[in-house]
Amino acid sequence: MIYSSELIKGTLKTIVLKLLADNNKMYGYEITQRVKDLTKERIQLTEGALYPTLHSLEQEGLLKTEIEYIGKRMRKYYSLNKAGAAKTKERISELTDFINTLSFLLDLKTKNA
Amino acid sequence: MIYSSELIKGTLKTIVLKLLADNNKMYGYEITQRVKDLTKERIQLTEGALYPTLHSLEQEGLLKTEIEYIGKRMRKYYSLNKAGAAKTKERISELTDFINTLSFLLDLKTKNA
DNA sequence: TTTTGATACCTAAGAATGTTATGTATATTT
DNA sequence: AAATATACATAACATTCTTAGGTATCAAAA
Repeated sequence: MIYSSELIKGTLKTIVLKLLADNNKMYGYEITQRVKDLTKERIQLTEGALYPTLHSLEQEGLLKTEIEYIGKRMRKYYSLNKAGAAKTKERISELTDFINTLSFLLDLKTKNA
Repeated sequence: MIYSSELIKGTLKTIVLKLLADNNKMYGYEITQRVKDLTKERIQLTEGALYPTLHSLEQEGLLKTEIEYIGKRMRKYYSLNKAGAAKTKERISELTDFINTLSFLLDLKTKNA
């Protein structure tokens, strides 16, 4: 099952931040593969969504970047700076709370009639 | 805490369908209040989001409506039809699965360095 | 009795955030 | 040699919210 795309909306930034918190540094393509692996291909990040998201997080001042070359091929590594680490905690806690609320709503028992 | 608005995206339809599954019929304003109550005001549905969503679900052929008057004030009740009940099951199961995947991602332990 | 707040519907402009499509280039596998 | 994987990026478009505005009834407070 691949989730319908609306579900990813709103959670992408938090997922990316969490991965960066767990790994010193990651590059874009690596993130797409890692998410695919971790979720058994249920979540497939598109590059059209991921790269703008990374740029946006960078512009928010949460990430720092280093460019590396593997042969002639570029890699742009991203890592959390201090503000990014703090923001990541916030977002994870908010998303966790939201998930709990959602779970509660979905688990409510029918009180039909 | 009120969740930042991106989080609601993609889950609103499922929340509405679930409420309709649990209650024979509900009207729009009632849904906003019910969600506010159930989530201790953490999720506040805006009317600008809810009404178009209800219209969209209706156009997808998932809902039936009845109009009732309380004095001179209109109420438009929505309820699931057969297709709606089936779709609701699908969506709840997808969202539940997605929530599990997300929880897994968020619970991953740091493997820094 | 007038005003405020709650109830109850609705739409439209704008923002945010995805998808899909496309472009460029290198490296590896078949 | 061709296809697939790696690796970056942007742009047109779609979806789905928020914010703001509109209309109207009813109840409670000033």
